[in-house]
Formats: sequence, C-alpha cells, structure tokens
Amino acid sequence: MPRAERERLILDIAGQVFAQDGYHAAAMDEIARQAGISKPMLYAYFVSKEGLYLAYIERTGQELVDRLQGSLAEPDPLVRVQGRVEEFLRFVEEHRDGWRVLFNEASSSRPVAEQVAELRERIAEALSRLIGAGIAGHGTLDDTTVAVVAHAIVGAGESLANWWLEHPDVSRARMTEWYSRVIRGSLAALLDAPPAVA
Amino acid sequence: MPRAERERLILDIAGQVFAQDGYHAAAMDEIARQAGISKPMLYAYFVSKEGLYLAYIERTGQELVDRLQGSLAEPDPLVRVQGRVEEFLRFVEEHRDGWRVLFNEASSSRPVAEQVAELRERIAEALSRLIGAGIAGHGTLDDTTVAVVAHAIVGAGESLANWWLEHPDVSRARMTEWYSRVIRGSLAALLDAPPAVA
Amino acid sequence: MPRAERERLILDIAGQVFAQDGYHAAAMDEIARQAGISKPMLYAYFVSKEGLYLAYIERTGQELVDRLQGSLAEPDPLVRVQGRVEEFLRFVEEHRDGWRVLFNEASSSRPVAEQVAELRERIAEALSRLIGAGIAGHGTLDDTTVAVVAHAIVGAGESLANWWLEHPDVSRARMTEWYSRVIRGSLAALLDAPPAVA
Amino acid sequence: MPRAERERLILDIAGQVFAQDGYHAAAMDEIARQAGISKPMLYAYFVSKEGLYLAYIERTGQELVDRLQGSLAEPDPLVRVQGRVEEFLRFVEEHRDGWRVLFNEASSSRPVAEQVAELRERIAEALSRLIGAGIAGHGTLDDTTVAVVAHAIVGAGESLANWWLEHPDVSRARMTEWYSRVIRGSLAALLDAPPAVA
DNA sequence: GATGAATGAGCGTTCATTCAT
DNA sequence: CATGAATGAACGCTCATTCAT
Repeated sequence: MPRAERERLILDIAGQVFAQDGYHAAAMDEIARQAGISKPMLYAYFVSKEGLYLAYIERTGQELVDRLQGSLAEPDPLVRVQGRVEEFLRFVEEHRDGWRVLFNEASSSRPVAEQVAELRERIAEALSRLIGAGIAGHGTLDDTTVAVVAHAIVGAGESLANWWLEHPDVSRARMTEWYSRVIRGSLAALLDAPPAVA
Repeated sequence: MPRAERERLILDIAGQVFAQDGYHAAAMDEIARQAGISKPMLYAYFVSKEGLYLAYIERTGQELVDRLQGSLAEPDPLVRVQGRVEEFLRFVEEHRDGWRVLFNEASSSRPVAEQVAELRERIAEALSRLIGAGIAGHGTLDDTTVAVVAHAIVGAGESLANWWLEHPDVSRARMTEWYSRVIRGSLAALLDAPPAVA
Repeated sequence: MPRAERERLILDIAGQVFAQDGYHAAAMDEIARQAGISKPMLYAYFVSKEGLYLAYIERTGQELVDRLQGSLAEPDPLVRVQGRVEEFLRFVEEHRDGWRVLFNEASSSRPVAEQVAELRERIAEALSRLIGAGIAGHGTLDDTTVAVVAHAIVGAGESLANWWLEHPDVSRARMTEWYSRVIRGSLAALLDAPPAVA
Repeated sequence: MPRAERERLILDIAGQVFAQDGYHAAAMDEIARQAGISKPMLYAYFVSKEGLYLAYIERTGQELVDRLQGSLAEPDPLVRVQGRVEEFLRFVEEHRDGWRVLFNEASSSRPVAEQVAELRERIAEALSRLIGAGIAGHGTLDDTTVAVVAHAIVGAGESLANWWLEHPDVSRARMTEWYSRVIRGSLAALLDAPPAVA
C-alpha cells in the first residue's frame, strides 16, 4: 500500500476515534489497532499524537475551506451565498466526524487550539472576501466591520450545524434557507447604517 | 475563612487553570497549589475533579444566564436587545476564564459535555423567548424557526466574543452595536418571508 | 459518661466495623461517626488505628480465654471437655464480630498479627494444661506432643466454628458433640502409641 | 524471557511480598521493583492488583489441591492418610510464602476472600471423599458429619502447619505422625457412636 | 521496514493523623 | 475537654512514547 494512501486511511480512522472519544480519551493504541498497523508505524507517520491530530485537522479543515471557496462564478450574490451555504452544510453532512473534531473540541493542547483558531480565521477571511464582493453596489463596510460580521456568520453557522446534527430530520434545504437568510439579514443590518464609533 | 468564601476562591482558581490548560491537562495538584490548600481539601469541597469542573460551569453558567435574563421591563424591543447584548459582552469582559471554559472546551468527559450542552440550550431557550416577545406585531415565526435563529444568534455571539477577546482594543459599544444589528438583521430576514418547506 | 464505659462502647463499635470491612477497609472516620464521637477523641483514647485494633483483640481475646479457663472443678474429664467446648461455641455464637476479627483476619499489620498469634498461643497453652490434667491416669505425653495436639485442637475448633457460622441451623449441641469427639479422639490416638521419633 | 516463565517469576515475587506485607500493605511498585520490571508490565500481565493476587492464589492453591489429590492407589487407608499428610507438609515446607498467603490472610477484598474460602472448601471436599473411602467397612457417617470432620481436620492441619513454621527443627516425620494420628483419632471417635441429634 | 515488548512520568484519589480553636 | 478543619504521604492505574529485534 502506497504511503499516501495508508496515510489517508490512518487519518480517517483517527478522525473517527477523535470524534468519538475526544482528543485526550482517544488512545494511540486504539487508533493503531483500528487502522491495522503497529504503534511504531503510527509514530513513524505522524511523529506524535498531537501531530496526528494536527494532520487530521489540517486535512479536514482544508477540505472545508476548499468547498467554501469553490466557484465564485455565479453572478447573482444571492444565489452565490446560497451555493456556499449548501456546500458548507454538505460538508457537515458528509464529514460528521471531521465537523465534530474541528468545532466541538477546540481546546486540548495549545498548538491544537491554535491550529483550530487559525482555521476559523481562514474561513472567516474567505468569507470576508465573499462579503466584500457581495455587497459591492449596496454600500460599503470598513474592513473591521466585514471581519466582525464574517465571524458572526461563521459562528452562526457552527451553531446551526450543531443544532442540525441533533435534528437530523430537518432537510438540508431548510437549513440552507435559514442560514442564508441569517447571512443576508446580518449583512443588510450592518449596511443599513454606519456602526457606532468607538 | 468561611466555607462559602473559600469555595468561591477555589472556583476562581480552578477556572483560571481550566481556562489555561483545558480540563484534562489541568491537574488537581496545580489547582490545590494555586489555591493555597491541600489536595484533600479540594476533594472535601468538590468530591472529584469532575465535580469541581461541573461546579465551576454551574456557577459561571448561572451567572451568564442571569445576566441574559435580566430586566425585560424595557418596552422598546430594539433597546431591549441592545441591553441584553451589552450584558452578555460585559460578562465576557469580566469573566474571560469562565467564557473560555464554557465555550471553548465542550468536550472533556461525558457529564461535563452534557452540562455545557445543556447550558447552551438554556441560553438558546431564553433567547427564544426574547425573540418571541420581540417579534410580536412584526409577523410570526413557527417554533422551529425561532429555535434555529436563536441558535444562530447564540453561535454568532460566541464567535464575536472570541473575536473580541483577541481584539481587546475594540470598545464594548462597537461590539454591542454590531451584535445587535446581526440579531435584528437575522430576525428581520426570517420574518421577511416564510422559510422554505422541507 | 465515664471513661471506661465510653471505651467499651467504642470497642464494640470498632469490632462491628472491623468485622464487616476488615482492618484496612475500616475507616477511622466511620468508627468515630458510628460511636458518636470525634476523631481526635478516638485518638485520645486509643492512640492509633492499630492501637484500637489491638485493644479490641486484647479485650475480646481475654474474654475467650476466660471462658475457656472457667471452672475446672468438674471431676469427669469427659464432661469437662464438653463443658469447655460448649463455652467456646457460646462465645462464637455471642461474639460473631469478635470471632471474625480474631480468627479470620490474622494478617493486617505486623504487630496485629503478632498479637493474634500470641492469643492463639495463650489459648493453646490453656488447652495444654487441660489436656495434661485430662490424660492423667491414661498415659503420658511429652510436652511437645501436648503442645502439638493442643494446636491441632485449636485449629480444628477455629475451622468448625467458621463452618458453623455458615451453617447456623446446626444446633450448638451437635457442634459440641462433634468437637468433643474430635478432641477425645485426637488425644486417644496420640496416647495410643509413642509418637515417631525425629 | 518467554512470557510464561516471566509470569511464574512475577508470581513468585508477588507471593513473597504478599506473604511479608499482607495484601493491602503490599505495593505494586515494590513488587515490580523486586521483579525487575516496570509497573505497566505488571499490569499488562495481571490487569490489576487483585488480578495478581488471585492469580497467585489460584496457582498456589491448585498445587496444594493437586498434592492432596495425588495417587489414591495405596490400598491401606492408614498408609494412604499418612501419604497425603506428608504431601501436605511437604507443600508447606516448600511454599512457605504460599502457605502464609493462602491461610493467614483470608480477608482483603471481597473477591479475594471468596476465592480463598472456595479453596478451603475444595480441600475440605477432597478430604471428605478420602474420608468416605477410608471409613468403608468401619461404619458409616452421614454427609454432614463427614463434612464437619473434614473441616476439623483441615483446621487442625492449618494450625499444625503454622505451629511447625515456628518450630522448624521438628522433623516432617514427626509432624506427619502426629497429624495422621489426629486424623485417625478424630474419625474413630466419630464412628464410635452416633452424633447427638439436634 | 515493521513490531512486540517495555517504561517514565504523572494523575486522581484516599486516609490515618494532627493542629488551631 | 472536644472538635472542625486540614494535610502528608501513598497507592493503584494509565498512556504516549521508544528500544531491541
């Protein structure tokens, strides 16, 4: 089995275990066993438990970012927002483990927390660009305001996704509609009037 | 030193340590040392590490909930929202440790995770009631939609609070304004039109 | 409450707890609580956990020895043996806790083990004297042989008593008969012929 | 070193420590140190302190039972009894630690106490069978009487063995003779006449 | 390249024992 | 005289990590 493939396999398993047990409770023994390799191999591939965790977050986070940055070709901003939102919710649907690991367990160790924080930042930035493009023609927002609303939107999305995980009978379409409206409403409310000065 | 006071002191210290190291990495030895008492005392007061953690979450969460549920007397919903938001941000300002423990570290052990999840739920419900009262006269929202937007607002608030912690030079007034607008905008956008059906 | 009486009370409680939980698992906290006094008092009376245990063994053992050494007036050795045996079994019946503590938990700490061993020795010696008197006229046994058979008889009695505790429906009369026969038979067998030389 | 051999080694060491300190006072650290392995290995082999103790009791008890149940071929019951007694005393001689652990420390934890009690029962039962076979032709004893005398004999043996451990200059031959006589005498005395009825 | 076997270091918890009052 | 409050010292157990093969 080529190295890259085995790496992927291990990360998949690790994600499951991390999602189920949490970072600390997850045991390297268990991951190695489920992956069908020996513990020294695990260490050869990922150096340490933290390394494994970071690699998983990196891979999963990258995929999320990729989805969110997918085609911006769509001209209608409204449709564009809905498209992104749907991609996001698809990700949550398809990567429940990844989602849980990324957004339900920020803490753990310092470097892990930082990497997760950085990922959030990247997502917020990507979102900020979308917002910048989206509001063109409807007004202007200074950079800080854009960053803030981007974080608000990211946070709302996290929370909605978690709510959705516990209400799986709600359709993706409804979630998309709700989340899209929250986004549009938030933006509109901020464009509506200049923010209070400090 | 009377028992109640010492209890408070210990919880304060514990909050610091939990916020800094995370639940698992936090050591009872360290907490006892910083609190200036012996480990057996720690156990006499809080039974177990989990007990200590839960007590901290309980106390801190209760205070947050209290603040959010403070006087609803204000008739103008707009002002009312801003009042709540400001209370919330004050809490974050004054209880940075508590905030971190409550909202950056959901996982840990099962009972702990449950207690934190329950707290989020209580906040979302309190918010739902506020929303229900707030939109009276502007339209109607079915219960699910209210719950969803409540969670979106809670998530946005979490995210904004975390952003703020890393940009402490931004004034509370600006944060209040932004967050209030996000809330109003989200509500308005959902009232605007019926949500998509499943 | 006079000191002596309280001492007795404490020992009674301690015996219950020791019998139920064993030496190590028995907690001074528990004993103090059940005795209705504070822990420092417990220590004032008995110095240490071991001291308390030793005091209990001393008191209980003494009572057992006293019973075994009761009136030797009875001229008929057969009746005398049966009398002693019945006293012994009465003790077991009336002091189940004491019996358990004395004979089911020899080990624990070194000094405790020694005290229990010494008690056994005292009982065996008392028995040896009985034996010496009893066999007068039926032959002679050297001192070592007497000591050995005394220990055999003591051990048989312990074992029978424990068996009895688990078969409480068997009457004391039957037990007395059996044990008496074992004793007489053992003695007879040793008198029967000179023991092998070393 | 093959696993089985190390297992044996560890059990030997554990027996020494348990015999010397008693179950509770014996520390896993100490056992590991004396066995020249690390504590985690100890746990890998025996799961827990209790597991180690039970394994030791199991092994040692099994050997004792095996010895007691050795060849019954000998036709002469008198010789047969002496053979068994000698085996028993050999066991005590060769496994002083094991003897102490098995018969001087019943208590400890519940499962341990049960296992030791069960072992005693097995020995008494084995003995009961021997007795049943031995008295054939000399009379009859009801089952309860046989069980009782078996327990008496076991108890006498325990006590004699303990006495012997403190008088090591006495030869095994003398002990064998004494114990055999006690056994024969006890049986004879019970056969002699029907036991008193309850 | 791969692993079975091994461990260092640390954590939560308990309890006999003792001050300060 | 009596105690509530406090602790030092262990102990059982676990797990990420690494040699020796």
